[in-house]
Amino acid sequence: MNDALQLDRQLCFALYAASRAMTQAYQPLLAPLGLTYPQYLVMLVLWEQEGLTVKQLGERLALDSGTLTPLLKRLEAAGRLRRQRLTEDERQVALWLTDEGRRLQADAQTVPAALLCRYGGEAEQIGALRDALHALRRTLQDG
Amino acid sequence: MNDALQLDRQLCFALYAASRAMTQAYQPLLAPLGLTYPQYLVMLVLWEQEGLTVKQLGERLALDSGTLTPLLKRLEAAGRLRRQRLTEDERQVALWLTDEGRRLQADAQTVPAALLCRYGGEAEQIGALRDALHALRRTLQDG
DNA sequence: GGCAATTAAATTGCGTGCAATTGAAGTGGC
DNA sequence: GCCACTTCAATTGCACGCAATTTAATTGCC
Repeated sequence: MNDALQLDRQLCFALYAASRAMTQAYQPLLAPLGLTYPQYLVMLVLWEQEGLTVKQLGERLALDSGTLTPLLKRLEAAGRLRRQRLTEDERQVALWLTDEGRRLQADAQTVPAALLCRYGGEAEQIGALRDALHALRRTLQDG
Repeated sequence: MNDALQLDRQLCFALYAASRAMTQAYQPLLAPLGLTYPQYLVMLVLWEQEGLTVKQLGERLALDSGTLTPLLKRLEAAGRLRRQRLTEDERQVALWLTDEGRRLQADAQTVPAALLCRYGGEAEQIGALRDALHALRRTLQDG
């Protein structure tokens, strides 16, 4: 028996399974807002700062245009944002929320708190876990 | 400014980004084996125990037949495993490695060690991080 | 034994992720 | 000013994930 290849010992699987469980935990909270989980992340970024380009958004979320372009088109079709090609540089597309997109932020206020409840006993260690994951991510991306 | 909705404070985003970075870190190691990352997870399970049904495999990986059926067909087409409907219960499909599938385990031996190197300074805390993630996952799934 | 309820895979449909390519727009060197 | 090079978004193609439905097989109840 080879210990090194055991599924339950793999950090990667713990990460993979936890990440999917997290997405599923968000789903019932986001469905009433008409958002998928990745769409919610895009909205989080734009609620912080509008007018970002697709590239800037992609750097923030570590997603490329192959993923973002269709996702942003769906958000535009749903009336949450506008995609506007810059006149200074026609290669770039800036992202602006619509009034409805901005209004949605109010409804989203309850989401983080609802999740915190779900963490239960783990709640206190959330900050440390988050920081460890950001550090791990940086290590993996730099290598 | 609403702190609760800030992207970098969200555990969910740290998890999501780290999980994708992890998958990308595995990709160059798995490509020579002709495996995607989810396919590698399936092989890890079957290297531990052959003859599992699709349902049992799905419970182990927290994946359903919608994901597994096409993935397993690809592994079968690649000659790594055989899918065999049980005679005792024709609803179920058992999974058996081919000789080639079994041989692949030897080539995979180096993968976990290569990843450990990538973790660099974080390496010592890997066990604790993994356990915290398993606990979080259980909390999210039970809730 | 007959039939409703349950179970296991497969299928369908849709939304990501991401590598690779394309096309259009800007930039830099000469 | 021209042209090679770079950059940005979009597109293409493929492999997941997962909800929802379908199909086939088994079980449980009477």
